[in-house]
Parts: sequence; C-alpha cells; structure tokens
Amino acid sequence: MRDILSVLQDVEPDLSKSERILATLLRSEADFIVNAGITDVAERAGVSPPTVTRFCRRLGCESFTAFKVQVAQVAFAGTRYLQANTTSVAPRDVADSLLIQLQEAAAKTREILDVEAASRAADVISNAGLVAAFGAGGTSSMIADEMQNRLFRLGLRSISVTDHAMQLMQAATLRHGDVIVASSVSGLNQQLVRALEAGKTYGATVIALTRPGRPVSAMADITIAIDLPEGENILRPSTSRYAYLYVTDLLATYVAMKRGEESRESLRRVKHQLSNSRDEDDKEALGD
Amino acid sequence: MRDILSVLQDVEPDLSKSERILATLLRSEADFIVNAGITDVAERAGVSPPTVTRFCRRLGCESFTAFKVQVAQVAFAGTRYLQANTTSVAPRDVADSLLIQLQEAAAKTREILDVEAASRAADVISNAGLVAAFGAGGTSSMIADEMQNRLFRLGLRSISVTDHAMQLMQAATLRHGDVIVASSVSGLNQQLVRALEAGKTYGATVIALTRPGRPVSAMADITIAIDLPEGENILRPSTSRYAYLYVTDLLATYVAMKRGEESRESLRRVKHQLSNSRDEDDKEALGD
DNA sequence: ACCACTATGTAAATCATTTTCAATTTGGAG
DNA sequence: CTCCAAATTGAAAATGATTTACATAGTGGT
Repeated sequence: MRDILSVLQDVEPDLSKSERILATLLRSEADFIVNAGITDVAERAGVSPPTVTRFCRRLGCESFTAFKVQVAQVAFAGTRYLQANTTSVAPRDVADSLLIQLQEAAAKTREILDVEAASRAADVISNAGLVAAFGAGGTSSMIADEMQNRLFRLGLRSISVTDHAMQLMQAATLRHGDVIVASSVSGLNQQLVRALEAGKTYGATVIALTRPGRPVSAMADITIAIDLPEGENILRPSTSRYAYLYVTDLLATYVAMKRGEESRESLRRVKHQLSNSRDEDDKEALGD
Repeated sequence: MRDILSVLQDVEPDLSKSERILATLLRSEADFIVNAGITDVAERAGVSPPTVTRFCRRLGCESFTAFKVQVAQVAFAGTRYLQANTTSVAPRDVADSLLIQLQEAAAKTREILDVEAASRAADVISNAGLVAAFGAGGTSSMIADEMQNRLFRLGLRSISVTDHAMQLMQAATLRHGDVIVASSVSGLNQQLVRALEAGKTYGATVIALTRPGRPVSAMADITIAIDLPEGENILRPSTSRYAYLYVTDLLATYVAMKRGEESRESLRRVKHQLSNSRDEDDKEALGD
C-alpha cells in the first residue's frame, strides 16, 4: 500500500490551482487536517468543500474520511513528521527527522524479515555449545557485543569477538554444535568471510545478520536478511544500527522463549547478584 | 498525546460487556476499523452503532471519526502491531510486539525530550578538549562505546570507559574544558556517581543521559532525561536501549551539524582510509 | 423479589459529506 | 483581440452517515 505523500508527489504535476493549495496544506499541516472536518479544511485553504473532495479522489481515496485516515497513518505521531527529509537545522526538527528514520528502519526490517529463518536461527543458538558473535566496525561490533551480552544472561556460553585476527583464531577452536553469529552491514567484509570459512571447516554453524546476496551471506547456513538503503546525508548516522539491534533483540527473545525455564532461572540469578552488590531497587532493569 | 491503546489499557477494567467486544475487535482488527464505517464496525462486533459511539467517547475521542483517526495513527503500518502485549508465542507475533515496543520507546523519548538541553549538551561536546563516555552494564556500556564511536569520527578526541575503576582513574586526569558523557539507565549507579564527582572537582563538565531525579542526574551539569517504564516480561529485553541509542544519535548529529565542515572533513578521511583498506564499494556506510 | 441503576438498542434528528448543476475562468483557434 | 469549448470551481440540494433522545432490557444489591 503506497503512502499518500508519494501519491501526492506523483500526481502533483497535473493538479489544479486550488488543489495545489490543498497539497501545500497537506504537507505543512497534516496534523490539522487529521483533526478537522472537510469544511474546516476547505475554509483554511480558502476553497470549497467539493474541491477538497475532488482533491481526495485525485489522490486515490474514495472519500474525505478515507483520505483523513491515510493522512493519519503518515502523520502517526500527530506532529510534524512529514518534514522527514527536512533541511531544517532546528533541534526539534532534527530530532523528529531522526525519529522517523528510526521508525522507518525498524518497520522496513519487520516487513522484509524472514521470521522462519530467525526462528530456525534461534533454535540453533538455543542448542549451541558455544555461541561466538563476530562483527567489526561501528554497527557490527556493537551488535556482536550486544548479542553476547544478551545471550550470556540466558545461560548460554557466548563470546563476542570484534577483532579480525581473533575471529580467525577463535573460529579455529570451534567444534560441531558451536555457532557463529556474524554481523556485517555491508556483507562484503572479506576477513570476516575468512573467519566464517574457518569456523565451518571445524563444524560450526554460521548464522549471518547481513545484506543478502553478498559474500558473508553466501558463507552462512542461515541468513537473516537486513537490507536498508542508507541515507545521503553524511553527517547523519546510518539507521541500520536500529535494524540490527531489533533483529538481535528478536533473536535473543526467541532464544529466551525456547529455553523457557532454563533462561528464566539464569536471568533471575544474574539479577540477584546485581541487586545484592548494588543495593538497588529490585525493580531495576537487568544491567544498567 | 497518549495513544489510544494505552488509554484502552487504562479504562479496560470499567468496560461493559459490549465494550469489551469492541476492545477485542480494536486490538485484533484495527485495520478493518480504519477502513469501515460505524455501521460496519457495529455489525462486525454484533452491537449497535450507538454502542460504538459510546465506546469511542469512553476512550477519550469526541466522535467516531476522531476515534478512527487515532486508530489509524497507531495502526500506521497497516498490520497487526496492536497486539503489543500479546501472549502469543508465534514468531511473527513476537516480532510485531517487539517492534511496537521499540516504536513506542522511541516516540515516548521524543515526546519528553528536552531538545534545548540536548542542544546545549551538543555545544559543550563540540568544544570539548576530550570527551569521556562513561557507562557500565548492558545498555549503558553499549551507549558509552557508541558515543565514542560516533564522536571520534567527527574529529573529536573521545574515549569510552566502561569499567568503574578506570572511570575513576580517567576522571582524575580530566581538566577544565573536558566533558564526561555519562549513561545510566537506573540513575542509581553509585560508582559512576563517584567518578563524576571526581571529574567535576578537576573541572570537567558532566552531561548525563539518565533518569531524572536520581543521584547520577543530581551530579550532572546537563541532564538529558530518559525515563521509560520497563516491561514486566523478564524474557523480553528492555526497550530503553533504543531510547538511549536514539538520544546518542541525536547528540552526535547535533555535534556534527555544529562542527560543520570540520566534521565533514573528518568523516571523509575516515571513509577514505576504510575504503582504501577494504576495497569496498565506495557507497558503503562508514564502518560496517 | 423488588428496586434502582446501568447497559443497550430503536428510531428520529442532526450533521457532515457528496452530488448536481450553474457560473466562472482558462486556453486555444480564428 | 474575440469567441468558443473545456476545465475548474462554488452554491445549494440531496444523500448518507453519525449522533441524540428515549425506551427497553438487563444486572446487582437490598
């Protein structure tokens, strides 16, 4: 289902004068439209209600109400998200823009997510002798650490290796039943591929969180595909870290559920030790 | 502005029988409601139209149309996000549930975010002699690392310290003009507080990403408040990591913008070296 | 078992939206 | 420049959806 703003972009060329006024209103005051009747919208734009109806039709909506729903879906947080690629440097606008990028990255990932593959991966991890999380570079090493951080709490033996030489060495020590969880945003990391290759020759299973159809994925037994377009603004961070973090969370949650009581007991122990040493409120989250 | 589902959760206890049917329908078939009239909704639920109107009012909406807009804002991805607290263990449901938690965490953070404080914090960081990112425990140490990872790319001298003893030692070496960025989800971490105290006595400015009104915040010159309720399901991860990551991104982006050309040049260099050594496609993101 | 209060539905009334149609404007050809 | 045809727009009527008012059924407490 296409969103109403991209439709607007398409039909904009053959819009009439009054309709262009409405288009501007839509882009700048979507939150107003969402909470107004057709009369209010017409008045604010200085056109007549029938013109508004016609505008909605032209945008592919059956009625004004259907149109409003579409607008609401785009303006979901009720505010100024529509200026997602705004060039504004006002702090509030930058914050909003960043937020919508985050939301889009996560939603897109969920959309293309192969839950079946993720579930199988969680199965393999649940029964692993050792889980080695491999990754290098900003996002990937963060994910490797996070994966380790999440899995050890569930009572799994796990390590994070973010150095290529160490990955290769660690891979050499693996055996059948062990698992490598490899993250690579580009999917091109040759040194990582070499480590995975080594691990496989010793019987380890390779799970890759990466872009499909690239060397890292080719080496994996199970690939959980994550494929996001990167933004163009070099000053802005890549949103892929949210996608990777989401998938890591998901895998950890699946593993926790599969292991059930075993994981619960392990988490309880971790928490017990933490709250003992810190005399903190028992309700605090696991790990600061 | 509270979202309609949290309102539903609140008022659920004093809902009548028919209204409960509608609540179920709302949770399971929001996408249907969004594209239907009040008559259709009434029919599908087996109740009368006035009951639907009354249900909407109880949820704080002026009219059925206003209600539909609210629903559309929550169900923006057109699917089944609404079962946020589902007890289903089907992989797809778990994935959706995790996603909505992520989205909510980010949206909530954006809502209560003090952009003015964040902007001031970015100013301080931009002009720092050294930025020391402190954090310990799962989320906070990840954030400290990430902060360092983001800032050094912008040409700032920065380090990440995730060990309490090292934090104290490092703090002792700081001087006027240096900055500590401290993360603490609980806000109670006493050892972190001690390190901050030390840093301040030597003239460092303290920026805290933490829960307001707690010891860590009390020690900070600038607090960027992050305050999220934690879920009850122990097997599920805390969503606060997304909120912290979001704020980290935001700070890094502000800093990058404030430093402008200086940061751009630094990023370009980092990228240049990376692509030289890896012979990767030049379009790849900075750092894997 | 009765009463009072709440919940729900029916039908009428209201209100918003859409359709129809007439007026105005625009663009092109003579 | 002027006239005509087509497209655009708005006023008013018509439609259709939603809400209100009221009556009935149900529920819980004394």
